[in-house]
Amino acid sequence: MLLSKKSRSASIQMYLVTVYRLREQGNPVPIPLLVDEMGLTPASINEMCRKLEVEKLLNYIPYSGVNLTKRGEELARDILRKHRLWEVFLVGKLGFDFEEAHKIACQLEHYTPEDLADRLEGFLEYPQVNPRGEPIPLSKIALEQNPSQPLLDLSPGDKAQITHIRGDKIETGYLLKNNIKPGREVLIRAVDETSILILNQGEHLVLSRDLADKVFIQKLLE
Amino acid sequence: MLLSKKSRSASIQMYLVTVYRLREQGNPVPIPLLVDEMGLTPASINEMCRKLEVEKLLNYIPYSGVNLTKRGEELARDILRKHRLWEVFLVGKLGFDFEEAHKIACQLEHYTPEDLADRLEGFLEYPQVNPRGEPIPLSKIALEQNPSQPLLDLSPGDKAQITHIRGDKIETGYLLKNNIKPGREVLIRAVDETSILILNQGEHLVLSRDLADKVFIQKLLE
DNA sequence: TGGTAGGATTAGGCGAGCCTGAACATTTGA
DNA sequence: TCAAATGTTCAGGCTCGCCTAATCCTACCA
Repeated sequence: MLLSKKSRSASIQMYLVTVYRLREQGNPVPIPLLVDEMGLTPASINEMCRKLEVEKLLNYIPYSGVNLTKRGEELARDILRKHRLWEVFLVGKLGFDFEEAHKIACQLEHYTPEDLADRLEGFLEYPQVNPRGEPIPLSKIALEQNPSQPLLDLSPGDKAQITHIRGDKIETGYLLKNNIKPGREVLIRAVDETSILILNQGEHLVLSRDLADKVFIQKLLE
Repeated sequence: MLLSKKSRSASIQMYLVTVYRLREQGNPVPIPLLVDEMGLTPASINEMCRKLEVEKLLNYIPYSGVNLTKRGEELARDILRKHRLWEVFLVGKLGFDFEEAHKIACQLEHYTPEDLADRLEGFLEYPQVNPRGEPIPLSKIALEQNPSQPLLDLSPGDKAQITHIRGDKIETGYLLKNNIKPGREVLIRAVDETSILILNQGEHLVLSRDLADKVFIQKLLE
């Protein structure tokens, strides 16, 4: 088999996507948080996280938590994309309520090959968000054409959509409070040596360069 | 948990639906046939079939093969229904070719709750057959309203659709050769003490009462 | 009718993913 | 600063579904 083409077990996928979701509220994601979220014992979570570290999908820092590696993030984004596409289908076409749809999507996402996700996306007419308004990650191909980068890289006048946040709990909390979260579209107004001025949902906000470096976006073509 | 409500593992479901399919070419289904079909070792198949016998989903007759019990048949029909509904969706709505659709459906079928199957069926406007023309089994509820019965039970003038055959290899082979197979619609022309005359796809056929007792149908409302 | 080919079964083992219980390490706040 | 609280890890065990290798059994045909 060539070049790590295996898509991993449903269980591994669950771990990755859970970390992917939870990191939006602080990086790294503490093991106890995973314990709560996944309903497993600390021993089990620990074991699996160690394993995922060996497989270079996670970095594990004891007493601190886990971070996704580049590969882990790619895989997780992939699953999340499938998950949210199914949610759109289940709610939009079959009339499920969101809670049920979410539960079903949790299963289907693990058995959805790439080409199915792609065709489903087309069938649904390329939705941007799931029924709850959460953004649907781009496919691998789309992402290559339009990669994620730090907000800091932009210039005044640029428009971008936030994809994810990489800060620690404090930073992330602050950004969340100011409505900086995945899916939001922002406009860059000004950049200087210490800070960056952006327009987010009609409100201006000044971010330090430090902070702006932890907000990842995709440039929107004007 | 009340009254055996668990839907069993994907693996068990695979066994049941495989037997369900294979029995159309002869009952009981020999273990070596399952070995070929499922790509597992005789030891594994044997082990699992014993287990399924304990769970009252199969009857196992050594050197002969396995039969589905009533409960096993219900479960298998259920899965097959989901499988074929997915095939209709994947081919009809997403444009997959049948082979790919079949492979994907093999996975999805195991993670499809009842209500999803029901809604999918509605969304697809109650298809009768999959893209290859094989009949889609009725849902449990529909089946209760219109149960399966032996062809022998019918009277002249009745119209019915064949659901399955219960004969041994010879009987099944004979019936297949005469175009008696699941999905076909037949009209009963006459019944006497020794035989039954039916019209099947424009051709008349006489079956002994013996044989007619092994052909199971659903009455079609005139 | 008895030998043999092939089917059935047993014994032992493996990996994945989870568990409990106990021991151990670190962080934190009084 | 040090002890309690909290987090981590180890050891051992379990189920599931599969495997190989060896052995046992039956059906069938020459």
